[in-house]
Amino acid sequence: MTQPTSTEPRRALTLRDVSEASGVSEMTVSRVLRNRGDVSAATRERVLQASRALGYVPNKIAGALASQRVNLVGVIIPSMSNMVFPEVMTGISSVLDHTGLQPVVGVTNYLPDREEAVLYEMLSWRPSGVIIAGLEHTAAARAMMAQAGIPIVEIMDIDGQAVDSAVGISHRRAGRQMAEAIIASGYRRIAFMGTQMPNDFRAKKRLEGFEEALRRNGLALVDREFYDGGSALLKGREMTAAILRRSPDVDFLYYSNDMIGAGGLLYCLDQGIDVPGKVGLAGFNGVELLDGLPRRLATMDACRREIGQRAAQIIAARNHTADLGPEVVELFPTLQPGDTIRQF
Amino acid sequence: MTQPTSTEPRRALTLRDVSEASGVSEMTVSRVLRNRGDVSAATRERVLQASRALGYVPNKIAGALASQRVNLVGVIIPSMSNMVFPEVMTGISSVLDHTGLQPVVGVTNYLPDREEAVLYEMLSWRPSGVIIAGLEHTAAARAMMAQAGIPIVEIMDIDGQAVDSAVGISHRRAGRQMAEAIIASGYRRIAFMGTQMPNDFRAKKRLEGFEEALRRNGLALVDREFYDGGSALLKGREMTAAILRRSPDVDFLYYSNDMIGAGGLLYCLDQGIDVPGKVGLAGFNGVELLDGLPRRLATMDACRREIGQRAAQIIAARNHTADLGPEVVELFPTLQPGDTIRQF
DNA sequence: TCGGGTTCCGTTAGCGGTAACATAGCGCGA
DNA sequence: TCGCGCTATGTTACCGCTAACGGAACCCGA
Repeated sequence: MTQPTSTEPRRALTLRDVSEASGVSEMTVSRVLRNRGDVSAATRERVLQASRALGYVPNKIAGALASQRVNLVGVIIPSMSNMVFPEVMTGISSVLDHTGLQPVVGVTNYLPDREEAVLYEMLSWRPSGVIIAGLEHTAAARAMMAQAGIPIVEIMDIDGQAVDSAVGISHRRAGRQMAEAIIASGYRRIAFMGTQMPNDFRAKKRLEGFEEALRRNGLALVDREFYDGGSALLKGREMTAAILRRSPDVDFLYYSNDMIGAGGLLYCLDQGIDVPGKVGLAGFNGVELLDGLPRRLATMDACRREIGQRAAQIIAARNHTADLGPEVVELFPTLQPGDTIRQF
Repeated sequence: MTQPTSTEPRRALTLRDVSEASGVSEMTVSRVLRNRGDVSAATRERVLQASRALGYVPNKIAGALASQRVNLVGVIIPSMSNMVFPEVMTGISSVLDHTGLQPVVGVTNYLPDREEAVLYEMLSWRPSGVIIAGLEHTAAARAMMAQAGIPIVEIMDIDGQAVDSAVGISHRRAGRQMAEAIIASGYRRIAFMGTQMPNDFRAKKRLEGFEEALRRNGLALVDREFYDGGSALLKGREMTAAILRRSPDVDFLYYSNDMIGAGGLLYCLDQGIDVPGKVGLAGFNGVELLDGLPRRLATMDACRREIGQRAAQIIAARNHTADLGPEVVELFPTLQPGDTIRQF
């Protein structure tokens, strides 16, 4: 009661401080601050006032330990700097916001060992669930997830075996689908550009599906080019220049993501190449960011936002109703032809 | 000792399980797992083996409560979907990785109330420090930070009063500097485009500085346009079209960020407008992402990565050496003229 | 007037670790 | 041989909060 806000507190505030300031037991304060159990309106008001006056912030560490409940959901993703995962996060947050659960993000930079470390770190906080990108993990990571006793949702991809639940698209099918659309539009001499990253399994699966569909139509990639780091837009430009120089007869450029596709598109337009007449282009991801390009790049929406939402819903539901089982949700991306594939 | 990995554990593992499995006390197990205190090599090995075999993951909740130490650093930022904060995060991580500290991110969407809520949530986990974007906060948020008893670093901006430490640039000065460069290049009829967001104080300060410099040179903005959400590239394109239609005599377009600037640039090139001869353009942020554009947009690097690094260094240092005081670090952005301002 | 149900609040016993201190065993010089 | 100091390990007492239970005060109908 003595000018609590005037001087910097030498000791962290606890429930006891609030309880003494308001003349009730710690338990009652705890009840008020959590809105749980019966407390008279008068007492409640007195406690809240004292709590606010002191500037008390409850210690969730202690609370979580005592109640064995942690309102955290671990989200483990490879990267934050491309456009895809922020949108997944948006989907996750939009659902979790209504549930009292809170996402905590860990980034792996596409490194399996780093993923394992991040997962270990996350699990050591005993979260209510984990959302993790991809189906490929180290054996140890897999074991940890299986043992954790909490809902685990692997997202983005469903071409493989999930530890528990999964929400995603089939990248292999997405690659096939794009190849078929390209072939159907009459293109025959097709080149591919993408990341070098050995651990981007989803990009790899798309390429596999793509090549498989080519094979089935008696075709094969005419040329290919890989990159690794740097500005994606610039790399797309450079790789496209390299391909067109090396294989001047290509009539289609398939990019593993929209960003390098955009770089390629800008390059082609700069060079006065007839798009999509002489050369067609397509990317992957459907990033809204690129809507302002001179032409809309053909792409495939990867359902990023919905993936986040569905994953969060699974965690929330299982957190609420303990005896729900694993669930695998397949989403279906839609092909957006844009302006860079010939239409008949 | 009975086939621990075979069946799903019905109860979460604790130190006691490991201690029983390895025949030593819980304390010794704790020492082994934290690499602290003297433990004989033989015991250490036995404990590690048991721990691994069981798949034990320490409970940091309990550990943190007992040791009063939490290796978490709260990072509170307005958004994750533009290019600026991921790069700040990279800077933060690059420093924190060496310190045993771990960043935990909270996103506010430029909403002060949300920021307050996120801050409260973070502080309730008793982190070792907080890095928060901007100097403008609700009174309650400010009070919480002042009371928290942990190092707080406000980043991005130094035009204002910091609660504790701060690392950033002067956005007002950055705006002035850009205006002066534009005027020095002979442009006189200048228009501005930017976000509507009332809570993007940094963009607002840049504009203030910009207009102040114009005034000092006997000039004023000829036109202005604001947007709100949507694809930045597209919005840049649309706003630019609107401005050029409404005010055909403008000779310079100043954008509050590079993304809309890029949209404007693409529009101008589409229209065959002579850039930078007839119309000059400039943005803000220096996003590497855009390196692949047909022309390099004039911009100013906001030192994002270094801001993250310096902020993390302050937290780490204060965490290590308790009696260090507040610190305000001003960084100086460099103007990159690119290809969209006339050079003499 | 009294028993039984509410309402409101307090007491007790942990949650799973760790700090701090206690202690057993051992090597070694005097 | 004794005792000192070291190393390796165990014991005890919390950290700050909450689940579970207990009980006083009050209300109300019979």
